[in-house]
Amino acid sequence: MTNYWLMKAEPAEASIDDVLAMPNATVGWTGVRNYQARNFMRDGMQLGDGVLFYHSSCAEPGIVGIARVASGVTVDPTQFDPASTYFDAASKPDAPRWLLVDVQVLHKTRNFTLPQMRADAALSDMLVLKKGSRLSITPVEPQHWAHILRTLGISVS
DNA sequence: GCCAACGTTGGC
DNA sequence: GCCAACGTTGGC
Repeated sequence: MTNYWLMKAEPAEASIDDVLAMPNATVGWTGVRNYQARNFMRDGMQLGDGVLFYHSSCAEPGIVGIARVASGVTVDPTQFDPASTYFDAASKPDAPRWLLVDVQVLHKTRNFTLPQMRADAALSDMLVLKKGSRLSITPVEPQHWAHILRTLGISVS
């Protein structure tokens, strides 16, 4: 059973172009520091799940690409790195708090911007568009996934 | 930079 | 366990 997700990245930190420049267009999704988002990765994600790659905290927030979950969950090493902005002194190596998955970009798309998403009646009940939604990872309904791919003219087998 | 909304912390 | 204070997210 394939599931679908929307994952937010800050382009100043890891844009879709940055990921495309990496080997296999794959990045370890470091820095998730919210338990709900972590639990989605741990309990919900499976290898091969579909991912909407979203740019946040930038001039034009929106969906900029289609990706896939390219690994199972593993420990996020940045939590143990004092030099990292994601360092968590309270997390112990024998009981790691924070996890990551690898994400592989499959298609860069035009920017399906946040205002365009909000204007699209078919997406009106998407979790990420709910008032006050701040989660960096949200599940996406199959019909929303299909509608977005159709809108972007993408077919993913 | 503002601020609404939400999450986390910690005193009690 | 409650909840006030504080911190963070993220659009604008």
